[in-house]
Amino acid sequence: MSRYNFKEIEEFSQERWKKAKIYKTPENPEKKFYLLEMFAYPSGDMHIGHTRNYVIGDTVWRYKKMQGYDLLHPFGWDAFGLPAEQAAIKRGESPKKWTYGNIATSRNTLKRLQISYDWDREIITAEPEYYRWNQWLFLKLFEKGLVYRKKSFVNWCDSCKTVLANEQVIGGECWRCGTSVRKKEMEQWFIRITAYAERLLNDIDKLEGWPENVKIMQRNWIGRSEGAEIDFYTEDGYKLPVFTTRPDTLFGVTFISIAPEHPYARGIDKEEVKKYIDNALMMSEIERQSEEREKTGVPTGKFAIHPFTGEKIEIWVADYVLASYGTGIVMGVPAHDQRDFEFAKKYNIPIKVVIMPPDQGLSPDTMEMAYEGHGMMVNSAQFNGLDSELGKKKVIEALEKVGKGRGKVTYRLRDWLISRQRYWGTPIPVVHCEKCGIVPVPEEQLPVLLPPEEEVNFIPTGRSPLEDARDFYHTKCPKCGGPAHRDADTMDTFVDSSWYHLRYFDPHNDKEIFSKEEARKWHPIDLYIGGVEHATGHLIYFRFMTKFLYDLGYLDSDEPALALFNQGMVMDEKGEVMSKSKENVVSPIGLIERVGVDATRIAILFAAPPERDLLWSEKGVKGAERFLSRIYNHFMPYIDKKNPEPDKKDPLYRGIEKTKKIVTEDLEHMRFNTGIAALMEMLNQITAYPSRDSETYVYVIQEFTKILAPFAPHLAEFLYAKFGEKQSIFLEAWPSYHEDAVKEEIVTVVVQVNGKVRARLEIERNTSEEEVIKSALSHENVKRHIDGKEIRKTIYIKNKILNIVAR
RNA sequence: GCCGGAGUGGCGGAACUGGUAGACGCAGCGGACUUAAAAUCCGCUGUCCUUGUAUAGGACGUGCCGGUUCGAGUCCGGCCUCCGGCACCA
Repeated sequence: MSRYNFKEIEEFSQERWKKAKIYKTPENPEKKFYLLEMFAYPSGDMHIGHTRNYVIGDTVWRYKKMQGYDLLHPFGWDAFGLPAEQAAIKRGESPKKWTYGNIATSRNTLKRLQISYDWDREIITAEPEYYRWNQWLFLKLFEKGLVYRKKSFVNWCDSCKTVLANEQVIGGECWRCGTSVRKKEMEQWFIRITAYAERLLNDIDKLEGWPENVKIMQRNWIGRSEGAEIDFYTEDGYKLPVFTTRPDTLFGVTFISIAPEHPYARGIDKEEVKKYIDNALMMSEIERQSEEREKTGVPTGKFAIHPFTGEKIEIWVADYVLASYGTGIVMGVPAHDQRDFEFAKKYNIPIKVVIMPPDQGLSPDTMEMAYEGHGMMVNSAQFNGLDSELGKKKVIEALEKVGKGRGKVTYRLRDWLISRQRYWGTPIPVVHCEKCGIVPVPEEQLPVLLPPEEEVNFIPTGRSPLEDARDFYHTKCPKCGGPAHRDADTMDTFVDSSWYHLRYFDPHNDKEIFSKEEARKWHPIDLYIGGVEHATGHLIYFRFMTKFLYDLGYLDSDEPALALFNQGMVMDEKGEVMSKSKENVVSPIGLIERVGVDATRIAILFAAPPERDLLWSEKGVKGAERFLSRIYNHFMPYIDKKNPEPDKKDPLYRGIEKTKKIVTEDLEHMRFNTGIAALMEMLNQITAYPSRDSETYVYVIQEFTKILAPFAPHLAEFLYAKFGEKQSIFLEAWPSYHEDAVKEEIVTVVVQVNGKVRARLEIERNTSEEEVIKSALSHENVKRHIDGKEIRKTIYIKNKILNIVAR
């Protein structure tokens, strides 16, 4: 007898799929399903972690395909980005060649794995055909006032020599290289994502198929705060607006603090203040935001006037105030804010109690920490006696009346800084003209092509490399025709990935970003698969851009994905994340060559539930190999009969019907590990079955083959062909199961005495309670345990358990 | 500190709305086949104890302490540990 030969089987099955063109996206879907895995950054070849991600997607695809869905399952490459330039700097490689070489390698691996992508729809973000639509989007955003240029203090990575968006600073460090981020004053491009903050927040409620933790992370990231903006005026008439969530504590203000970056602070002509600010701006974000560090500040000698009492309030510059949140100025209420309290204690600033807690007194002299709770307003003139919650409203009303404040909502979310001082990205389609200022490149002149690499010096200087590309940089103003220069920055690559899911609708369209008609067929994504690490970055940008395109009328719904699935990370056996620098990357190629694609898939899927992190070890591969070759050995010799009539009373028949039910439910909930376990259990039953030449046996192995298909597609396709089927197994309907056969006729009823198992009864299904009790009581071991006791009560759960309570 | 998630055999992991804890697999042990090994196949495998040695019985056991319940891995209260996110957001 021949043995399980995965190479032969792979060749055979892949050939059949190629002929049947099963991965091709249908033109006119009736029952559409848009399945998407997050596209890949081509950093080299892929490792087991990526493989897991794509295998999960592919398993879903094959299951859905058999259920008769019309699937869109595309793939592409997030091809712009810094590592390509680093390769250029370190090894003198061309960023383009490096990137495209990596793409070719990874694409080959994906094809070897036979991940079910429609390669006709592949996209590469570094192609002008793609990035011109980045530029088009930029122009549209510009038109709508949603992109703007601003000089401000931005996150700067000294190692990458470029600015970073807020989302790309993780714990004060650069997301890519881990260098401590510094604030640097620069003029940069921002997307006004905060204009969508309220919608991004509210629509989270629509995301029913998203994991709760991602939704919570997004809510926190957006961080809506309701409060008031209150205008304090300096003695010399300069307006200093503050944002507070506690307008009810307005009468407790004893100082004002300003962020060191704030123009007013920097305009103060006083030696200590200047020194303090210089010092604060030099510090890294980590140093400055360290929790252990005591808050510091310096008095400016300037005073502001309290909007109600007219009191003089000293203005301080303090580094605990964030320039980028609210107005960059806060009112200091030491009695009712812990940070202000610590600051006031340190610098001997007075403390004034204006909120009385309901159940205790509060005195400035004795309090050891701020009281941040609610209570009754005191020392607050006309507001005395009001409950602080109501007081918030009343204070805002009073401020509005005199024009010195207003209700205001502020978000933690910052505008999206999108310009980068790097080469390998999308050129920003803007021209700077001496006469006309900033002029957007007209749409019909797109794409603005990235200049050839030869003209550029990749060694980062902090200046954009594109400035050196003379032919690119020097240009004419589209408006006046006069001398001008192009914007030399490129876009954040998160712009590329914020809308790629939409380009797949119509990837070769050179007239539009995509046609509305194609979008109507496929939008939105039905299942999006990727890592949680994108919860507050990519997944917010991508929701934003979808909403923007909806607003432009390109889409008929404004959320990108109905369901999101976060697969767990794959780490090495020591629990460390796989990375090139750690040299612990496990490639799937060796495994595929040794044990084949199907065994690799089974090993990965069986090892753990897909959402859980996985410490990869090849120990489990053995089991996967055995499983597949046992199937082969026990199926192949008995494979001929085409339409067998199974004996519906046979336990083997009942077994396969039950297995179909379990596997279907497990696939429905993406529980691949237990689905495979059910198949293994069934296989154990099959291999123990004596009459191989029965029709029941043939029926069972045929049905088994069909439900095996999503997990081990090559073997299943091969066996299916051997059964005489001419078309692909993936065009076969997913089998239904025989409901009655699933129910066992003989059930095991567990008998407990006082909650402890004392016997098991094999009993006919739906035997009456009386009978069950009767036969339980006649059981030796049960008798022994209730001997000499009085039966107080019996609890019977039908066909399951009988508990006898005896005292 | 705040917000999520998780702690189950030697290991990966099962256990639906409270109802047989440890499915399935890996590793291990014993046996068959073999000159031998590998592969394959069969059996055993949570810990401890008892005797009448056999399809036997019992105690304990799901991070810790307590509670609810006829019955808790699952529910409630209080802790501990680990992982992830946020972290002066006024």
